Amino acid sequence: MAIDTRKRILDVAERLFGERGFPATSLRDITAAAGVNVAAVSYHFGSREALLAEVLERRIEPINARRLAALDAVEARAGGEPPALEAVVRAFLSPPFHMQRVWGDEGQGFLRLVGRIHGETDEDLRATVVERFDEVFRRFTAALRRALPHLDDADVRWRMLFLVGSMAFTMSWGPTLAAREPAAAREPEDVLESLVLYAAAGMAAPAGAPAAVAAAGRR
Amino acid sequence: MAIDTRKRILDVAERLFGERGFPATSLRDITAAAGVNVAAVSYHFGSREALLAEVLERRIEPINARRLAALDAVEARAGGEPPALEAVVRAFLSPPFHMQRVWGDEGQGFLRLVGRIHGETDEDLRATVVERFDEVFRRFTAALRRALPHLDDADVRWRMLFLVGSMAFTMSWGPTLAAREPAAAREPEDVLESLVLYAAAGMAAPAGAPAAVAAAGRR
DNA sequence: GTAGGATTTAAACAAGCGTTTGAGCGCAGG
DNA sequence: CCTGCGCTCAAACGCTTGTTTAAATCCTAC
Repeated sequence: MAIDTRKRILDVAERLFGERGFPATSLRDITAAAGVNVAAVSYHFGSREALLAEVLERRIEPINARRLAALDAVEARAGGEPPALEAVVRAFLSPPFHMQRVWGDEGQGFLRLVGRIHGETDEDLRATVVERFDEVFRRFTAALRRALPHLDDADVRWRMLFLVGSMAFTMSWGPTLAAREPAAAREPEDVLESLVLYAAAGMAAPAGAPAAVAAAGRR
Repeated sequence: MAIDTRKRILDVAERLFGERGFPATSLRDITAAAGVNVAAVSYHFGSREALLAEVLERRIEPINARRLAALDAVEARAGGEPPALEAVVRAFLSPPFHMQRVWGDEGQGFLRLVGRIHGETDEDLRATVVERFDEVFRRFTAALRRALPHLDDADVRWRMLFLVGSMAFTMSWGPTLAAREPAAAREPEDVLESLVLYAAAGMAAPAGAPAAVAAAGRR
């Protein structure tokens, strides 16, 4: 009806997927809130899954591009030397927070969606998300390995998981926490700073003696 | 039919909720896999939501009880002094991994469920989860404040969020990671050790200068 | 052995789902 | 003016959802 039906659907879908999660948000919820016909989704996107894919694409692609560019810059600055740990961590964590500011009202709540997507349940959906993050994940893992010579490959991968978990959980639950404890509410920039400090310190933690069981294979 | 219908439903529901997530798992999925009639759920539990509540209760209650007991022990050992940071972190993180071993095959995959639940989307469901963790959250926040005198209250709360995020994400994605990268697969005890080291180091990170914006209210 | 409450069953319920249909709309180019 | 294309619309499709029904069955206790 009004302006761009396509964009209206995308915006509302992003908001509702972020608020309620993908499986709990029906096409009729979205189209009703957007004031468009149900069939418009099939017409413009093909299917509900394809709509989700496009919602994700629109936000994740710029974020990941920024991440890779930031990592390039960090590595260039380091010359041939191992890059600085905190700089690598920041290159990974900063883009989503930054893009939130750039997108302003339009992107409001998309952090929540990104956080939720990381926690999404369906294994197929998980596979497509993993695919979309594959390059970023590989590049940062490699950079972290160089910045953390005291860790082996498995260590770095697991700590990478810890880091992503902190980030995703914070994005997803941050608003809930802030709503429950107004005294603890913070600007996104401050949250980012806290998170960078926390994650960099965690990454730099000593390797730790392997526990009893699978100690054999690890030198 | 066979043995205890109630228990069969609980076990299967736990597994399927863990594998696919709550919203994506239908009662018919569960009852079919359990080999019981659909109506059995209404009869024994009242509703699908009530079934989920009971599934959660069965696993979370012992875990949280263990967490509180471990924290009691840590605080008793410290006398009046601030408790040791790593001990507090371990008291929080260890119980779910420990209970996984205790429950053995029966509890297989429940870590995944616990992880998923933390990432669950529905805001009502979220409220009930928060309620169930309230005491644990408060007690550990207080203990961490004493162990980390250089942080203010808001800092501790946010880092607590980071910690829970790492834990939940690891529980939820750990199996996916291990399946994709067999070389990085680890015993749960080793994952716990890594996580404790990482989280303790992150918690101990310096407070960091507050970023530009909301610096006013924070001394 | 039989009465009676607990449990299981197949069937049906209304409601909601994602998607498809085909008619109708507005508006450009000829 | 009229054709044709992009788009919207109400309606219907077949299917699945959580829950309820009422009859059938099981099992215990007398």
